Amino acid sequence: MRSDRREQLVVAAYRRVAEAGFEGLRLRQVAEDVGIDHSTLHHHFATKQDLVDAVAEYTTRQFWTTAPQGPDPAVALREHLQALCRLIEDRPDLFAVTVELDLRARRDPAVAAAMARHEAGWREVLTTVLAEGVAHGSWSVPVDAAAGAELVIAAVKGARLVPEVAGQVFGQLEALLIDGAQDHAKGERP
Amino acid sequence: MRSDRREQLVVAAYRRVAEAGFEGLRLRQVAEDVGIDHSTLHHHFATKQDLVDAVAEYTTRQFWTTAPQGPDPAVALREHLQALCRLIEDRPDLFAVTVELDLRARRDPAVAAAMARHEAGWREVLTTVLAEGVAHGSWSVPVDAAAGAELVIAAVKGARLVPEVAGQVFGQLEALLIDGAQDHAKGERP
Amino acid sequence: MRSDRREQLVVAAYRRVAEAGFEGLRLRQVAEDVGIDHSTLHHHFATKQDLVDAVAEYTTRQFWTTAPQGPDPAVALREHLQALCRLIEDRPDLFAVTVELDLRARRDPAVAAAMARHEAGWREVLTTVLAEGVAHGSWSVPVDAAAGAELVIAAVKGARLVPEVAGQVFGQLEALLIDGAQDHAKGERP
Amino acid sequence: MRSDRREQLVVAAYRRVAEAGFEGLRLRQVAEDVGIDHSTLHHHFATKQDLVDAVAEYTTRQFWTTAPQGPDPAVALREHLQALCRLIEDRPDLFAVTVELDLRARRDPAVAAAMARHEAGWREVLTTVLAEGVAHGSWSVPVDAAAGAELVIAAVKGARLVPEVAGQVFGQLEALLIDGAQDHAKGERP
DNA sequence: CATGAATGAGGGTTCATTCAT
DNA sequence: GATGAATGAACCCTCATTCAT
Repeated sequence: MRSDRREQLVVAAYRRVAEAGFEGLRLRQVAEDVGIDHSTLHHHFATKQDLVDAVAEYTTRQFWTTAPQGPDPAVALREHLQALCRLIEDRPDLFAVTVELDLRARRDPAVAAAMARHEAGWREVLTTVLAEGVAHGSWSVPVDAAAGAELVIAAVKGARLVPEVAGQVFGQLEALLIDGAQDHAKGERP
Repeated sequence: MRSDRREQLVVAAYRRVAEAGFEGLRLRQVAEDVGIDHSTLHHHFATKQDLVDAVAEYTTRQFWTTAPQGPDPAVALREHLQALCRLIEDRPDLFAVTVELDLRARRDPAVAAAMARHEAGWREVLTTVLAEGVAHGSWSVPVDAAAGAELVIAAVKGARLVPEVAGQVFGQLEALLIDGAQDHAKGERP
Repeated sequence: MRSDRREQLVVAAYRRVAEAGFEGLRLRQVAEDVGIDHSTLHHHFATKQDLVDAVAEYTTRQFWTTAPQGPDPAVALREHLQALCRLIEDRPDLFAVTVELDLRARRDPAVAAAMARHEAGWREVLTTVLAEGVAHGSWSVPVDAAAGAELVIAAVKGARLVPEVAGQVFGQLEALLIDGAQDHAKGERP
Repeated sequence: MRSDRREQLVVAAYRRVAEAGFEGLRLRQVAEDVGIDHSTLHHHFATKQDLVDAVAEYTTRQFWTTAPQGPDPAVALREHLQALCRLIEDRPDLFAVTVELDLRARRDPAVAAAMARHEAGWREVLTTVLAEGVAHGSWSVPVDAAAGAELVIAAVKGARLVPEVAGQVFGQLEALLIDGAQDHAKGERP
């Protein structure tokens, strides 16, 4: 399986990025992690950029499971947010690499494209759910589907930098969007 | 003006980081931007780390103007968010560097300390305003001061990655937190 | 011959040390002497220290031929001293490098270990021969085997600094140790 | 006293050489040790070489106390050797620097001249004493004044590399030269 | 005398990449 | 496909020295 080696290399690179960032990504180490000579790596990935692109693709592919679904928009959104929150807490590496990818995307068109593709799907899903909620009157406050989607995306991107506060962030977001009307008394005393 | 050169170097480094990130920060270029030999740079900053630290300090210092104030928490928060939004749109470089600093902070204790110091002040201000709003019943929905502060911080950190959507993100955030009760029809603030 | 390059590099480094000392050892020059790029040198020796260690090993290895032997301790010692004397005169480079190594050993544990290993063998051989001579009554004067070995070692280390006087030094040493009884008139061995 | 500063600088440099060798001699550190700016050092010593020369001169000057004297050559030589031995043990720094100077003298004509001057005086004194001993029949074994002087010098130069064995070396040297005839039974059993 | 800014040559080391085997 | 030798550009940093103040 020659494509097996490629996969191994991508995973090894992914792990190195999770630990040391793209700034700390060294082809020699990746090759060593897999157990091959660093020259051999170039048989699978002609250039470092190719490997980075593969890492971007590999990373975004792992998010294809968290699409919100279900008849009730409020429930669907809540479950989506909670799934994201769990993912942030369970797989910090995944979000660590995503942060790195977002940063690299600024100067790397190929990565930018991969991230844009990934984000477009997510954005569409979010917009749809929010729009459905607007139609059903599911939200406790005025919501613009597009702006709401951007807010959720921004909150996720910000929260992943500090996984420890992800729970608070998502909890507050849910409270604002969904729980607002039903339960406005829960506000704490500082 | 003996510390003039230091300042020049910090600003030059700041600009390079804004353009190419810390990964692309080259002392030779910084020195050249200022018009001195690259070895002279070491006369002002013994090590690259020292320059990076100075950039972190210089960058965070520029935020010391956006503290929300005023008797009405809702007004104060709104103005704070709008000021941030304007800052993101007017000075994308500032937030570009902040993103880089947040990333670098992961492996650079000195930068981490500088960012933590900076963020602690901001978090405290936000928490105070939100708590006052809770006490005055300013918010249209249930708000936990601490969690709300984290949400705002996360949203800002996410929004700064894509300055173009900052308006939407902040508009929706305001709508959720402040305008909710008064105006449940259309909550977008362009 | 894959280790051929390593050997070439060590020899080139050895020559540079003989000429300019470790203080004047430049990796770029060594690489150039061999005809390769200076970065290629790091393919064979990861660090300068590794090359220096190899030089120490290479240098001390060249002494493995001068062990005194023979049934008569006096003859054996005389031949050993004369062999050393010839070596000093014929191969001043070898002793020049040894001087450098002794100096470097003061602050370089790896070189210190290599030199200690080398010297231990030499010291043992000398002590043995001198002790045998004591047992056989070969010496014309009172000799302590251990102290005598140290004296010979010290004299060699001192003489190698000025190869021109090595003949005088070794001649006088032989005269004192061996010829004393037989010939008390004129003890010079040119 | 402006020549006071010069002296301070020379002493500081001497100490640095004793610790780190000429290879580790840094003008900045020397200046810092004295408490002046490193640029100011150049007002006292135009170039590093000038400072090195001064260190050579300062170092050799400290040996002007150990000239052997007295009517009896055997006593005079013994006292001279014992004084040297004590000096090696009491002031290892002095001999550490001398080793460095001898090494540097190989490529530094100025230092070479200073050392030659110093050594010439010492050699003359030794030769005289040994020649007197020959005339008086003081030595237990055949001695050539010139060669004997070279042997003593070589032994001292070798012994100073390892101050711990200086006692053994000088003891054996005395035994060979002076005590030989009187006491040949003292030979130990190994 | 003293300082600080500036210089420039050079130091060892890193790393993605290429090529012959 | 795999290897090891080789490359070259670039990196941060050091240090003696000079010069204006």
